[in-house]
Amino acid sequence: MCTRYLTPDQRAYEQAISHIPPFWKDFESHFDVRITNHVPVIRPAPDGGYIGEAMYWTLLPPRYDSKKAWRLPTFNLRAERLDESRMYATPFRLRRCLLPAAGFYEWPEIDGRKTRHCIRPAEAGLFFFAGLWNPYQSRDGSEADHSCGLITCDANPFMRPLHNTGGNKHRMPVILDWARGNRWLFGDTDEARELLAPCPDNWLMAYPVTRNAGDVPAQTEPAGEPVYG
DNA sequence: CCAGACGTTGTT
DNA sequence: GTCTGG
DNA sequence: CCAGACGTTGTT
DNA sequence: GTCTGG
Repeated sequence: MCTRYLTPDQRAYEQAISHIPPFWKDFESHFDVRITNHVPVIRPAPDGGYIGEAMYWTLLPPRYDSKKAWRLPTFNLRAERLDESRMYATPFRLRRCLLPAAGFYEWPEIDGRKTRHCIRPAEAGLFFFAGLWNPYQSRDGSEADHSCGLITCDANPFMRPLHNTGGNKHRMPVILDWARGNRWLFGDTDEARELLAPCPDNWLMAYPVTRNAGDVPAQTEPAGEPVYG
């Protein structure tokens, strides 16, 4: 499902978040990020504020041979396994984060044809994927980084027809607004767990996009009528 | 006790 | 980092 | 013995 | 169709 998405532009950050970490200004707006790229992430600072920084998108164990050697697809993290998985349990308790996004893609099959759609916030300029992060160091010490993944849950009614293919259809990212995002970051584990649900349909809109690969503006440009949740 | 694992999605 | 299996 | 899986990529 | 795990 979610293997690439759009990061918000500066204006979307400014409208959604009153105090913007200086970091945002260094991050290219509306960049089409993919798994194994570095993506913008918000996490709590020790003083109670926020840290914004780039993290490697694919959650890694804190120690592993190398990033390249890690083959498991831990860029998406199933919400149902957060407590039970030995890889997720500790980050879920201690290292929750937010991945700001302006949209993501699905390739629904409509009338027998796969048509790429861009899914975006219906009203706000951005939303936040609920995520987990880990510190990371390669075994030989040559790589040091933070890694992260975003959490997935069952699709809401709006997303179901938009993610209707593959062995893992009918899933979607856990999408939060800024208020819920703060509870995700700063609440206790029980409060955080309650947020792991499909977002309301009316938070989302979608439209078909052209398949002009490599051309980011064209990919985000509507090529058909929008649909609102 | 040490060694090895640690997991999800879908492509134009 | 932490858990599991041997 | 039956039920379920059967697999790989990640830079367009 | 064949293998694996339970």
